[in-house]
Amino acid sequence: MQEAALALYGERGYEETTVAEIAERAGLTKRTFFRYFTDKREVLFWGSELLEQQMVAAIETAPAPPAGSALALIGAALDAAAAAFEEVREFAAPRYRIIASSRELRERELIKAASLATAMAGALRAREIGDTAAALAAHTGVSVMHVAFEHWVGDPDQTPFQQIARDALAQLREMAAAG
Amino acid sequence: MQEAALALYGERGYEETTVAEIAERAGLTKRTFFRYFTDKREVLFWGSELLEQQMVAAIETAPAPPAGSALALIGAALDAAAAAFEEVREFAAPRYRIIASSRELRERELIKAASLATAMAGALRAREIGDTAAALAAHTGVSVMHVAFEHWVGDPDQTPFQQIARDALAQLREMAAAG
DNA sequence: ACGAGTGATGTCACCTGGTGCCATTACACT
DNA sequence: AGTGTAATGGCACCAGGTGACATCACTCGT
Repeated sequence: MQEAALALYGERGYEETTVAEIAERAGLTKRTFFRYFTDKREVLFWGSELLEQQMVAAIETAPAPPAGSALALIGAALDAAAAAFEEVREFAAPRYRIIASSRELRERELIKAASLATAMAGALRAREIGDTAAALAAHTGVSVMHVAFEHWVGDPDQTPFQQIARDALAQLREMAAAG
Repeated sequence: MQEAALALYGERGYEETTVAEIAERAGLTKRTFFRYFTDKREVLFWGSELLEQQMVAAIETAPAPPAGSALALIGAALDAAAAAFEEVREFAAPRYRIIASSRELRERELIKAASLATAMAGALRAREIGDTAAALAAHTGVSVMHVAFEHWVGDPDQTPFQQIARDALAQLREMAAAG
């Protein structure tokens, strides 16, 4: 079903594709589609809970950083994301293009990102980071991930995600330290 | 029409309110509603372009900061946001509760925030900030704004938004400087 | 004062996403 | 064979959203 959706969204565009068509392509029915996915959008976001879990786990298990250094933990989470992204590199670009092409899909992606930030903030609090700092660090981590992701999918040199993300995080630290 | 929508969303909940009901309350028709607003959601986000313009303008007109200090410009944008928020303080909380209560509405809010980040990044680039730094700083500014906003609407002491936002931004700088 | 143009609104038909309800099928277990 | 259960299909229905056309009011030039 996911394959059918990805193919059709790619061929004819997201809005022009109907749920009935996806289901038919998969040999099933509209009604069945909605038993698996709550939404026409959700079919593109299947792995997102897994990514969230991995990044949270990375924060939970990272070696204890110097006190107050929330961003070191964020770095660990970004490394986990890097590992996950590299495994699906070939699907990342087409999926990204589809999502970028539709407002509805971008909205859904953003709420997934917000959910990720909330989950990471919780993990940070569990590691003795204060509420505000945890929220800020988590949102910052998500921002870095997005900026890095956009570089990564468009990069002809295929630079590893981990490197791009680390550079971006370092650049943010520099910027915060300056002025 | 906006008043009718806000009232009905507040009384019966967003999902339980129908566009036809809103229109009827305003003495108009469903069809007319959709001539003013592209969406059932959009009716709650009317001032958002204005806020975006004000924050962008603040970045454009802020005094030149020390080289590379993108976050100083973000601070100016947050001050502009503070002025705008204080003017609508009384509507902020109920509107916030409605948005928080519905996934659809949170999605819409997030994409408005993303649009704001994109616009601010453009303004930063126009002030000689590099691409990556501009994107990071803009996203960071939006994150700070959100974190500060949540404190602000729930704060019984009615601390000014400007102060909360400045504190949050300072805390972020500390965090980035540490570890 | 009259008719033409223009903008806002209403009416209607229609499509699609999404859901509740019940029937059907297939399969496992006894 | 019989019974329970999970997956699917079928159908009716609601609401968001859109296109096409009709109305109505109001302005303006003559």
